[in-house]
Amino acid sequence: MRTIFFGTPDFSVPALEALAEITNVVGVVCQPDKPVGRGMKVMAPPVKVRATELGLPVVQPVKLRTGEFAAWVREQNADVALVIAYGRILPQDVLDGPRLGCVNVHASILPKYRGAAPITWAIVRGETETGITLMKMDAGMDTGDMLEITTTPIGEDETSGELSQRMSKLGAGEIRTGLPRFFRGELEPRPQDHSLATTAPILGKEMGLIDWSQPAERVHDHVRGMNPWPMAFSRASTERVIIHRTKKVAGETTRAPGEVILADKTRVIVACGRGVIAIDRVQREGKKPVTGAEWFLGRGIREGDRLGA
RNA sequence: CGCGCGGUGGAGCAGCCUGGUAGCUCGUCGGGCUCAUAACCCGAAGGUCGUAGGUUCAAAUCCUACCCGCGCAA
Repeated sequence: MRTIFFGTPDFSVPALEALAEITNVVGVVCQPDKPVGRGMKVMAPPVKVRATELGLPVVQPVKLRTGEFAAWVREQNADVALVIAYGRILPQDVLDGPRLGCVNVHASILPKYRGAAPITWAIVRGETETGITLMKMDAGMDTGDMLEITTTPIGEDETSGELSQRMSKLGAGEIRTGLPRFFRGELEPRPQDHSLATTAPILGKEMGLIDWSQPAERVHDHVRGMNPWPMAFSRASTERVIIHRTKKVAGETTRAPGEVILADKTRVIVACGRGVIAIDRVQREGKKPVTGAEWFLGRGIREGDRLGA
């Protein structure tokens, strides 16, 4: 089988490797190099790096709707294109390029969490289960007919980064087992129930702000969902602090949301809208992440302080 | 040259501006108290103050260069 791979971040790399194992990858498409990091250095996307190592040809189109790119896709004479976290909507003429169309690996149980950040939103919404959906793409955003779904439980304290790594491997596995079945026509495309659809919008840094008036469970889901990007944050006196991890603890309080109700050499506990939560790992400006206890020992926080916007 | 912060016993911090005795809260080790303790009491060990130069009678502290870590922005 001749295939084209569309993908950009780390998440896509295991899928690329899987596809390269079972098919003849004739082209790898990813987003253009971008200035990234502290020095604004231009960095190649992980998929480009890995594809180059594998000796696969890489293209990084800036525009997809010129017709030029669709022509390139047709020229590859591919049987199918596999798309996983490429980062852009493919126009119809591109989708029509490969003989069998385009297949997408999406990191949610569709039709829930369509869009750019399905893993994060599943965690933020407190889901206990998510999954990988293999689907045939159409012109909409994650609206195509579904081929196969593999589910996985979400851990109580699991972060988006951790879950993402697991699902990245799940996605690769889905390609190894599901794609051959698709080629043999063993997977029946099933339309999504569009009335049940929800979306997982792209994230912004400002979304990391913690709302302490939410119940403790919501705060916890928010913190682990925002990790490793954009990261949950709050304000302690005048400085901005990043909250890496929280921990559920039993307890009720009548204190104001965001107030530190306990800070000692063992832990830091903050009042939420309902219930309380322990700050497990926190990072001050210009510093490294430390435990709640270390935050207290270094005089960074004490009982009675108020966290907030 | 995008803006900014930091590198001090095992941990997290203070001291630096206004050079001259190594500080704080913990941890560790030994001893004590207690039915017990993430409790308390007594004692001890442990630091080339990121690296290399410079100024000075004297540098963690002032100056220069470099290395490393981090926040913002992108």
